[in-house]
Parts: sequence; structure tokens; C-alpha cells
Amino acid sequence: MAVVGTKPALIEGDVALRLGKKERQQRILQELQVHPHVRVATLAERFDVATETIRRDLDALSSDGLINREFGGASARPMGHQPDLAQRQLSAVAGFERIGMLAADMVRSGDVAMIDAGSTVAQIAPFLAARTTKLPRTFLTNCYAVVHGMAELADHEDVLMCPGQFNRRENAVYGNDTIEYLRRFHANIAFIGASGISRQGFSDVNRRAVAVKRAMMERSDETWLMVDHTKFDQRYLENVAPLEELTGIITDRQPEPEFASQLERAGIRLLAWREDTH
Amino acid sequence: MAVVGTKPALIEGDVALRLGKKERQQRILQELQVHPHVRVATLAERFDVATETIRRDLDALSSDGLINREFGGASARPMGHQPDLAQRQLSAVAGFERIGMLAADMVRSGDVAMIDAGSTVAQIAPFLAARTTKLPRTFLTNCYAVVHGMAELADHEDVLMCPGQFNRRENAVYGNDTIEYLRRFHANIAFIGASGISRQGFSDVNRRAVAVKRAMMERSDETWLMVDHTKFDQRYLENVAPLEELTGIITDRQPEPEFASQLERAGIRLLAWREDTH
DNA sequence: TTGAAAAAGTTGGAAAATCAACACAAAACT
DNA sequence: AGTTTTGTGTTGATTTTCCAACTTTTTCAA
Repeated sequence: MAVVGTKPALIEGDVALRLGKKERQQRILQELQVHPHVRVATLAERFDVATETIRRDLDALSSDGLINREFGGASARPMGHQPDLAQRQLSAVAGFERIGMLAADMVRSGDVAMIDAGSTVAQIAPFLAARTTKLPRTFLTNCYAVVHGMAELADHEDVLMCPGQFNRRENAVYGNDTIEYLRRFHANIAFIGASGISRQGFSDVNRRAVAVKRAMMERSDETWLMVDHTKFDQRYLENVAPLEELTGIITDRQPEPEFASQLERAGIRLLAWREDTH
Repeated sequence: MAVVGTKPALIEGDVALRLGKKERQQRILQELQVHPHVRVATLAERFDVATETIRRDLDALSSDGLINREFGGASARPMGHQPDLAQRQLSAVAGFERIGMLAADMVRSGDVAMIDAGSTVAQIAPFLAARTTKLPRTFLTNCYAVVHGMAELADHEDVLMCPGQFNRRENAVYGNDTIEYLRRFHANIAFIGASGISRQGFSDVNRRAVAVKRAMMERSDETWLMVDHTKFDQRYLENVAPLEELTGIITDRQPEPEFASQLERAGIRLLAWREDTH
């Protein structure tokens, strides 16, 4: 006896290790990013687990708001539809996202915000979309990743996309048209990214991107630089501006004290994530 | 006896008229653009038809390549994310994609093309990107799905994105800025989509989208309408233009002979997929 | 080592979807 | 009018999924 409930042996070249619950659910999410629908039976077979296990995974993911449960399987959430902020704040916020969370706090009701391209800056999007404000806000960006990251915005909120030459690598538009368009507006606040930052200022690898960053800074009252800690002490092709032109820097770790005090002397604000306060 | 097979009576305030097959399938497609998954039972209830009817609708749409059939329902086709091109050209091209393939053949080296928003029109993207031409081509679009669908383009090829208010549902930008921007250019050819087409012309549900379509037509030498067969004999909110303003229509099936001959009399070209020639 | 908690498997009956075959009704055709 | 075609509804046997209760296995910490 005792054969009942035994894990089926994986013999021969069957490399597939049995995955843990977490990994399995991760894979399911990945799968759903490619195909809009997965089926319980299929997943059970692929992961070599009982259908009940998959069913439980799906129910769990569903109640986390990550997927839509359907009869016989599950379907992907419509793109950009992020889990709502409440849940997000419960779970540990991963390093990259912290920057977005900090940045979104700087936007006030009624603001007009310019948002640069780049994966770091784009982190702001889901947090902006989650805010519930009564007054209209306007967002102006040259980056598709930014608008894509926002869930449905309220009707009174506007997202304006810049024109320009599309760059697939950055998922953004650049060029004269972009800059001309930006010059037509005036913003309260701008969020800018960079490839590197040093005592001398911040820089970027992409010359066309630099021109856009400058245009945004010119047309905004405040400029916040969003950079993760790997960018510190790095210098690249073209310098965008000296640090003095910034209102503040938003980052995911406390920088070296020396650098922090330099910022303070220059009157530049520093928003860095602290483990204890969150 | 003889009560069997009787259409269930719609009593009381139930206004909902019974829809025809075509309209029903159209609605299903629309529904699928919003939610990534629909269920047989739900649809049957909503349209007040037997589940078998829905099942047949779904199977039909599925074999046309417009949706993915799933157990208990159907899911939307992921836009942009297609199996890679090599396989695509070998294997039989599914219904929806045929339109894109036919349309891409109309673009010549050196052309400037304007490309409208919409899932049907976006089918052109992967095929445009696959063409290897020596002369530069320029693409101008207000739709992110279009640029997203293009694999890496050669360096000498340009993709210009229009500015405007971003619309998440359509993945496109609309508004005055969009139209003004388009007016600055002159194109050889424009590819336009529509929600419906009838003898009187073609129409769309989205008023702001209509304005963009008109602007593209104004600024292009040729205008091709890209519509799948389910759009025929459908009329929607706003008429875009009479058929006479079109250079031609690109579709995935031979339309009724009557309609085809009307087109011929009006000097409108018809590109419809033929099983035998491919 | 033992024992509690978490994860995965098993089982059986209920509910839902499928499939094929056939019946009926309306529209299209001759 | 009569016939064919097309669309739809019905039925019943079959398959698949669901759900809840229960058992086994694994993990982890006392």
C-alpha cells in the first residue's frame, strides 16, 4: 500500500524539476503575458501537478488581482492594468519600483507633469495612475512605456503623447518634432532619467534623448532626476546639465554621505528610500 | 407539441431585439477588444440565443483567425505579438493576417505611408517590417500597436508617431494635435480602418478617430480601406466618407458579387484574399 | 525528533461545456 | 408556390471542469 498520493517519478531525460508554488505561479504569469489565456488542464500537465494545484494557484493569483479567473483556466488582465495600490503596498516593494513610488508622491492635484523616457522613469506610471485626485492632472510624455504603465485614468485626466521619430529600443519618440511640441507647453514638474550621474552633473548615452530632456527641463518649474543606485559615479557620452539645475534627485538607496552633503550644500533635495520608514 | 424550437418570447420591457449572426459576431469581437476573454454561457444569455449558436459563432470567428477558441469561451488574439515571420510565411496565413499581407504589398520603395489605428490595420505592421527594400520608406501613424508590430526596421527607415491625447482602449492618439501634425505631411498612400462599411460609405464608432482618418485621407494620394469581412453591411455612429473617395478596399474574403460590381463601376479597386492564388 | 503548518494529491458528486444528430423556421431561389 | 439554403434550437450522451472534504507529503521550527 502507500502508493496512493505518491509523486509520479520523473524518469529518464525528463529534466523538469518539480517547481515550488511561487515559481509555478510566476511561470503562469509569464505565460499569460504571451498568451491571453491559459487552461487548467494544460498547465497541470506541463508542470506535472494535479489540476487542483493549478486551480489553487489560479485562484490565488486571481484574488491578488493579477489575473482573471475563467471557467477552465484564466486570462490575462488587460494590459497596463496593474494590481491596485493597496495590495502593492502590502507586499514588499521591489527596488526599482520604490523610485516610482517616491516620485509619484511629488505630483499634486492640478499639476501638469512632463515625464521622460526610460525604464526607471516609467516606474512612476502605475503609482500615478493609482492616485485618486479630484482635480485634473495632465501628463506629457515622449515614452510609450509610461502611458502603458498607467491603468485606466479618470476621464478628467489627460495623457498627451509627443510626436517624433519612434525608437523601438527605448519605446519612445525623439527628434525636432518632439522638442517643438514640448516647447508649446508649460509644466509644474518634470521627471527626468539619465544613464549616469556624477558630481559634475548627469549624462546620457543617447544624444537625441538628451535634447528632449533639456527641452523638458526648460519648460518645467521643477525638475526631478530619477536614477537607481547603479547610475551613481557614472559618466556618459553627453552631459545633460549640472546638478544645480535640478530640484531634487529620487533614488532607491541612500548615496554615500559625502555625496549627500554635497547635494545639501547645493540646495538640491534628496529623496532616497529608507527601509525603516516604509 | 410543436412548442419545441420556438423562439423564446421576449415579454415586458425587454427591448433587446434579436440580432443577426453578423451583428452578433461583430459584438463579440468588440467585447473581446475590451475584455480578453468571453464565455459561451454569458454571451448566450446576453444575446438571448442558445449556447450552440454562440458556440458556432465562436468556431466561425476562430477559424477566420479573429479570435482564439478556448474551452468554455474564447479569448482575444494578442496584438502585435505574432509567431515569427519565417514560420508565418510558410504556414497558411490565417484570416486576419491576410489583410495585412495584402496591404503591405501595396507599399513601394520610397513611399511615405500613413497608417490609421485599429487592430485590423495594425496587421500590416509585421509584413511591412519584413520587406527588404533599398530605398527608404517613411511610416506615419497615430497608433502604438502599429509601431509595436514592426520588428526592427532598417536604419534608413523612419517611423513617425503623431502627437495627441492618448486613448488606452485604441492604443492610439487623437485630437487636434494629431490632426495638425498630419497636415504637415504629404503621403503617397494611406491605410485606413473602419468599424463598418456599407454601400453608402464607411463609418466608425469613435468620433475623434474619424477626424484623424479624414486628415490622413486628405493628405494622401491613395487611400486604402482595410476591413475584415465581418464589417460589411455595418453602419456606425459617424460616416467617414463615401466609398468613392477610396482608392481601394483590402479585405479577407470575396464580398458578395453585387457589392463587388458596384465597386468596379465606381472605379474602386478590390483586394480580397483568394484561397487558390496563395 | 517531534509536531504543527503549508503544500499537494485524491476522490466523488454536481455543474458546465462539448459534440453530433436532428427538428424547426425564415429567407433566398427557381 | 414549392424547394433549397441557412440559421437556430433541442436533445442526450460524453467529456471536462468545479468544488468540498479528506489524506498524504513536505517543510520548518520548537
